[in-house]
This record gives sequence, C-alpha cells and structure tokens, in this order.
Amino acid sequence: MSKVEIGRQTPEQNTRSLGFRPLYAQVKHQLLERLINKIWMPGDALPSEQHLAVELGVSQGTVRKALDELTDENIVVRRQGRGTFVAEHTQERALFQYFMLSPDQGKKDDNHFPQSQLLSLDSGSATHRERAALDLAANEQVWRMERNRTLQSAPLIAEKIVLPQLLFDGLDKIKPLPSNIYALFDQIFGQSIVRAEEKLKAVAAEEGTAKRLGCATGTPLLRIDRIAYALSGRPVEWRISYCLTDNFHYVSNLK
Amino acid sequence: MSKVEIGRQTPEQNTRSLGFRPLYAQVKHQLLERLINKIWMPGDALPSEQHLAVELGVSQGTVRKALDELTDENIVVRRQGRGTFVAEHTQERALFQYFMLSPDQGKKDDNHFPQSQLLSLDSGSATHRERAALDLAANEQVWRMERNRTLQSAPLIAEKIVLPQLLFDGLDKIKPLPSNIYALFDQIFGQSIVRAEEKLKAVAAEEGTAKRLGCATGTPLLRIDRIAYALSGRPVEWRISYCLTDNFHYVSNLK
DNA sequence: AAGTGGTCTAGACCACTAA
DNA sequence: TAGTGGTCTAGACCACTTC
Repeated sequence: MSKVEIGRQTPEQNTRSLGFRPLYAQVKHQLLERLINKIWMPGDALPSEQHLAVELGVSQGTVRKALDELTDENIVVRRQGRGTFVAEHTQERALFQYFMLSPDQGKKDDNHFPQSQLLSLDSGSATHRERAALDLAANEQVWRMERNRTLQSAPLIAEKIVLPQLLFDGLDKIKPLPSNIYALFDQIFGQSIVRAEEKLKAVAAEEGTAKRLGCATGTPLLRIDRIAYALSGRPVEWRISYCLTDNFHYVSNLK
Repeated sequence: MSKVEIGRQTPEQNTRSLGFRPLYAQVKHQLLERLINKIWMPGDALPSEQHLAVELGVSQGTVRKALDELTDENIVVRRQGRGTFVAEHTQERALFQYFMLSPDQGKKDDNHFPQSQLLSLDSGSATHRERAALDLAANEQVWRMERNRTLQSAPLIAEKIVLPQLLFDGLDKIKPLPSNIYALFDQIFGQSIVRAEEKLKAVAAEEGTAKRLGCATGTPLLRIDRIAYALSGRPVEWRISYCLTDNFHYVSNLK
C-alpha cells in the first residue's frame, strides 16, 4: 500500500474559505475510493483506526470521524473489539433496509423474506425512460427481468427489473437467480448497492398484472418505482414493483 | 439553574458492564429532560457548549457528542457562529420532513404546501382502535378532525386526525386552524412532534371519500396511516390520509 | 473583537472479542 | 493477553456570525 498524501490546509490556503474541506472529509474520500476500487471487498476487515491514522498521517480521531460517516451510510460495519468491516448484503439487510413491506398482523422476521419466481430475462436497447432512469448512453443495452414474489406461497409482488447490461455481463448464465439479488450484485458483479430512492403510487391492476397476482383487474395495487445506487453513486438498477397490500403495508419512518 | 450531578462511572461500578451508559448519553438525557420540561422552548438558543460543559462538569467534547445526536434527531439545530437552537416546526420542515408527496413533474417547493379545508371537529370517547393507536387510558376523550387538502385548488388528500383531548384542551377555540398543525402543537399546546411512523396501502376509494376528492368510487388511493410522536416519546397524533396519486407520488429514501 | 460551533490533535483509559 | 473499537479529556486553532 503506497503512502497517501492528505494535507491539512494552512490558513493561507483557506482564507476566504473558498472550498474548505475538512480533513476527515478527505480521509473519507480516500477510503471510499479504495472501496470503489475493491482494495477491500464486502466482508473484509479494514485496517484498524490506528493503522489508518498512521498511514494517512492524521490523528485517530480524524479517521474515526470519517469511519463514523461511512457507518451511518451503511457502507461499513463496526464491531467493538473485532474491527471495521465492509458491509455485506445479508438477507437481514435485504429484509430491513430494502424490503419495506410488513405484515399487518405480527412482526416482520426471516419468514417474511419473499420467494421469487423468474418469469423472463431478456436484453435489448434501452428505451428513453430506461436511459433516463439509469443514466445510460445512447444505444446502450439493458437486461429486463420479470419476476413474481410470494410469501408463504401467497402472491404478493409482480415486478420488473432493468439493469445496464455492461455492468452485469453474464447475468443470463447464472441459474438459478437468488431472491436477494443485491448479494449477487456484490459478489459476482462488484456492484454494491448502498441506497435507493422509491416513489410510491396507488394504481389499478392491469389485466396482465392482475393475472400474475391472482386478483381482479382494477384491484388497487401499491406501485413502487425504485432506483438503486451503487457505491460509486451510479444508478444501477431500476425496478417497478406492483404489490398487493390487502394484508401487508409499506413502512416509512419520518425523522 | 441548579448544578446537576453527572457522574463518570468508576471501573468498579462498571465491572461486568451491566447497564453501562456513556457520559454523553447521560448528558443527552439531561438536555432532553430540560427540553421536555420547557426550560428551553422551540426557537430558543441553548447555552453554548462551553457553558453546558462547565455546568454539567464534563468536557466540551462530551457535550458536543450529546448535541450531535440531538441534531441528528431534528430536536435541535446548530448554526456555526451563532449557537444551538431548539428546532421549530417551520413550513419548510413540514414540507420536507412530514409531507412526502411530491409532484411527478417538477420539483417540490413552497408552492407544494397544501391548503386545508376543515370539515368537522368533534370530540368523543376513544374507540378501541384509537386507544391502541394513541396509548390512551380507558374512557379517555379524543378530538376527531376531518379535513380536505388541496394543491392549487386541486383536491389531493382527504384525512382524519385523532388527538388526545387532554393534551389539546381548547383546540375547538382556535380559528382558523392552520394547515401546518404541528406548529400549533408546538406553540399552543407544548407538544413538539419529533418523528412519525407511516404505514402505506393502496385501497379503493369508498363513496364518501370519493366525493370529497372528486373522483369515482373505487379509484385507487394511497392510504397513509400515521402515528406522530412528541419529544417525550408519547404518541400524540393518529392520522389517516387518503391521497390521489395521479399526478403525485410518495417519496421514500432507503438508506 | 468577542463569542459561537467545527476541526484536529495527543494521550489515557474502558468495553469487548478472540485466541 | 493483545488488539480492536468506544469514550473522555484538555487544549489549540479555524470558520463563521454579530457587534
């Protein structure tokens, strides 16, 4: 590992405070870059705070503040007495960070991780909407995946997933596709999802969707439009889910 | 202001680490208590970090960590060079923390704060559901408010709000009720809302709701079931909103 | 110029884990 | 027992606001 130059700004450089960036932000940027470049992979332990401090030429407290922010962003996980680790896409994380549907009665638990049935997986040129959603170049190819998701064999979700083909080369070779595909993104394609934006609407079930969910045409469905972002900040997944919310609800915490 | 005792734990007290509580957590608890007891009101400046440190007998860094957590929880607002202030329920906060509907086209701004028309305000004994939602004692009274909300005169939301009457004595005397009622809660009733939990479903519009929203019976609506909590941790508002999501969507950030 | 929050350091010690 | 993250301190200085 080569020594890295992180410089404290002198007051002269900083007079008038144009573009002042605290040291810990530079440290955080360094660490993020290494994570993006896969110097450390999901599940790996990072060097200790002390080691990083010496290597980067800053105090432990400054490294600490950088790691604290990465922890808040679910990029890194800290365990007292053990170390700091690159966050993994465990089933628990999928359930509590990326699956906000919860049963009306009872608590959410591992029994509430939905099974998936793959209906189709094709590729083609990105439409205008797909290009806009995933920030793609003209004529770029995408994967399009359709799947149904069930909970204890009751249909719950019909969804379509769109992915840039360049980032997920060989996706069609992987069989079977797991239900928790973000773990796959991590492990096979090196794309770590770290956050997502969802837009929700209530819509009437169209005929095809109704059939997939075993409900009547026109049934009110919760439509979830998700864009998921990788560590690099790039949008790498566009997903639209139609959910039956007779016995489930979507949870949102305002704070 | 009387001197307060905050003790650092000796290792002896703490051996086996039963109930270990860091100093900053005790400081935070102290500050929270004063906020609940209205020693400092919304908009007030808190004493400086240095003053609090001396008063509580801890270092500035420890006070800082406590204030940082209160900042993360939107209980307090810090402004460099000016001071630390008790958070207020401004219209901006209402719009970005407590109103997650956004127009499909264009950006959310001050023009997207909905007007409210009060339809009714009555009181009565809490039903079972109301008691459960608001954690009320048997036979406790509640206010029930119905209102419609419009955006640029287009109907958007039909909602019912339930409040414990004991906490909102004299609510019926206030005319007109503002659209941003959390500001009212703060200023008149001393109930500062600091967080809320929302449960979302897609449902078909019933006849009465459809009339209020000017849509057909059976139209898919986004039903938002909210419980809002005050500084003390108490649930103080139960709200059910039925939203037309033809041109709007509910935003949720997963992180 | 004075006062506030924000950053950074160096060092001590505690809590926790694993060997 | 050694190594890690977590807490706490005292002090210095910077960035920002107000007077």
